[in-house]
Amino acid sequence: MTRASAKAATIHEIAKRAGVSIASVSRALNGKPGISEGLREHILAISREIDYRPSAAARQLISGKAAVVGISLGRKDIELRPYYILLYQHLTLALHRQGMVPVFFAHDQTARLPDSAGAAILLGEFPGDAREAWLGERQVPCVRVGESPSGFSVGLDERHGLYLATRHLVERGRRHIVFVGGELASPHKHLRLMGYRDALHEAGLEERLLSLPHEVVDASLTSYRYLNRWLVSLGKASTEPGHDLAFDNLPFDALACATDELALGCLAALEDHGIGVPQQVAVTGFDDLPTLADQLTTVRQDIEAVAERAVVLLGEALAGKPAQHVTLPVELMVRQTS
Amino acid sequence: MTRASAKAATIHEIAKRAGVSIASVSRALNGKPGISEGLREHILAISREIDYRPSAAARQLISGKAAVVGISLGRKDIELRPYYILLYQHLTLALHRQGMVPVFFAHDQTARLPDSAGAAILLGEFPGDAREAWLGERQVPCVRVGESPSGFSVGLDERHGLYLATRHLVERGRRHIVFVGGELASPHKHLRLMGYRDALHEAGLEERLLSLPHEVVDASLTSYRYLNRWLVSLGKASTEPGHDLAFDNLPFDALACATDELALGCLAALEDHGIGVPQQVAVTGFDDLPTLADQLTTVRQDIEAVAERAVVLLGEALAGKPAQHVTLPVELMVRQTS
DNA sequence: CTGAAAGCGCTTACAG
DNA sequence: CTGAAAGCGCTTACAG
Repeated sequence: MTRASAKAATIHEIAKRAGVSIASVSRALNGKPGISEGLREHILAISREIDYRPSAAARQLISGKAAVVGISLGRKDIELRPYYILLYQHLTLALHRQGMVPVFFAHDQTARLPDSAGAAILLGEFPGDAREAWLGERQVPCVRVGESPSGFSVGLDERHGLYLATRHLVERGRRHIVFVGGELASPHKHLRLMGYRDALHEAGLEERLLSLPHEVVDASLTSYRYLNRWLVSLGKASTEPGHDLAFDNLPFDALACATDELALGCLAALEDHGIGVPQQVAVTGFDDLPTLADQLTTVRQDIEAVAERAVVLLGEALAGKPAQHVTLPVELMVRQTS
Repeated sequence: MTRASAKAATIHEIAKRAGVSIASVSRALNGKPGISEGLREHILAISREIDYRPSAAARQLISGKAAVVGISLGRKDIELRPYYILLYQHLTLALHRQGMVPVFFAHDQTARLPDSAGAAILLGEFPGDAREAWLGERQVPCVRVGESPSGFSVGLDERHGLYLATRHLVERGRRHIVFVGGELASPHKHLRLMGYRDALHEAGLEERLLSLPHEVVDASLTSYRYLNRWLVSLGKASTEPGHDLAFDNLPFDALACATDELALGCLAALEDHGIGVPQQVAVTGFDDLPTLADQLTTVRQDIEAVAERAVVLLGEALAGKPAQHVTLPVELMVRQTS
């Protein structure tokens, strides 16, 4: 990439450099027939050289419709989460940089998508999710954010992420590490569970799950309630009547949570029971949500990179290139809760 | 609005109908000088009649840059809420219909906004919010969603909304109605509190507040914890030892919550204490969040209409018209919690 | 295979 | 105040 020139290079610039007409340049750039391979190669090389970017506006003007990308959301209860807000923001930005216009679609409006959008980014998979197949039938190029058995997709190394978090807890001397997660049926959550298991088995420790219900109004509230309930029952079972909380000998010393939101709920419950973090119990999350997770030891995913890659892949899908899956790395952020 | 025609009307269509040149149409549409008021009115009328929508592509092609609208967010802890996700979606849609491109900005990146965006929509006001003044100085037209002392803005009848909810509780025979709200410093939350007071005073009842802290990771979790704490203390104060919950004689019979999320937390706390809703305690919310508030008696705000109006106002701001504030009505939705 | 030209919808100097 | 014309960057018949 050369320096950002004052004026973006146009098709004319390429034509001039190649000594051909703009028609040929257009044909070469768009993979249209009716041009010799040699010339095409030459033109493509020049366009790469000067970092040519087509004008979305001009293309729209001709085609009569904007390069609208439908962002198809997941189920309502899932999509209303902080993580998605961040993803929206970055997708919007990344699409705009490519001259594309983002428009949101609820997942159950997928049928209306092909009318107004020429491509789609699929978010929030769920059991029985038929959007990808449906769009595929209608030849709408699309990219999925998350794991996908086929087609274009960009995902995270979820399994490795929870492995890192759990191994970190082991390294800190924790021996009774509980996995806190809901929706274990959900594919990527399941991957996180597997990462937890990887680390536990490696250390020869036994697994223990705090499994949360599937339908959830609020992840933090849910994890709070479940952990609280557990702690209350532990207190009741204690031998000291009156002083209902005997947490000197907790059956766990760490909570590896599937998301930051779950971790936040757990932290609140521990706090309300006067349990020291990380002294008595260490807590880890996943996502690294800004502001909310500032204190939390967690697995950072680069949401901006996810959005960026999704848009790049969408470009390839539109160009008819073969499908591919990209897995982005994650990073352990050690902070104050472990 | 006429039926969606196969081909969108262009400036030529208007010119033909008005019997003028496209140049005059363009001038009229863009509020440019050099055209008689009579002609301008006439052209504007026709354009309204045929529901003319300018081609963003054509405009971009000329200006060299897209009609980017910066959507400036509020503070992180506020913006990561379901309400904002819904607002984003509708704003994106509404902007797209007008050929504008949405791009998100964190509130602390407002300084970077004028470089890439020609207008802005401001979300999530907060104490010391200087964005509006800052953009005003730099002549960036903007519209605020929420109350605003000056400039363009679109808000809700918040005060009337909570008045409606509270009056409804009174009509249902409730006499000890608690207002549950956080951030009472926030302008629009304060309006909701005032609506609550209006209804209570009208009924000659005494007010009682459950005031939540300002900095909140999660609204539902926070209201849950505070209500739970209160209920536990009530139980402890009871005369029946062992059976620590004596809720036959609660000091309140209704909770008027400032948001749906707060209401959801309260419902969870009541449920965990075995308190019947609405038999023993009625609960109301505000916002009518999809899915989350399906069972809740709440005050519905039309988020789509808010987005729509914001975009219309932005158009007027761009056209240099005088600032105005629009207040949208709200509606009481009586459901199962009251 | 290659090029000259028209045209997508709009704005804006430039003439009247 | 009003209009004819050029041009934004690109695609696509239409001729060679």
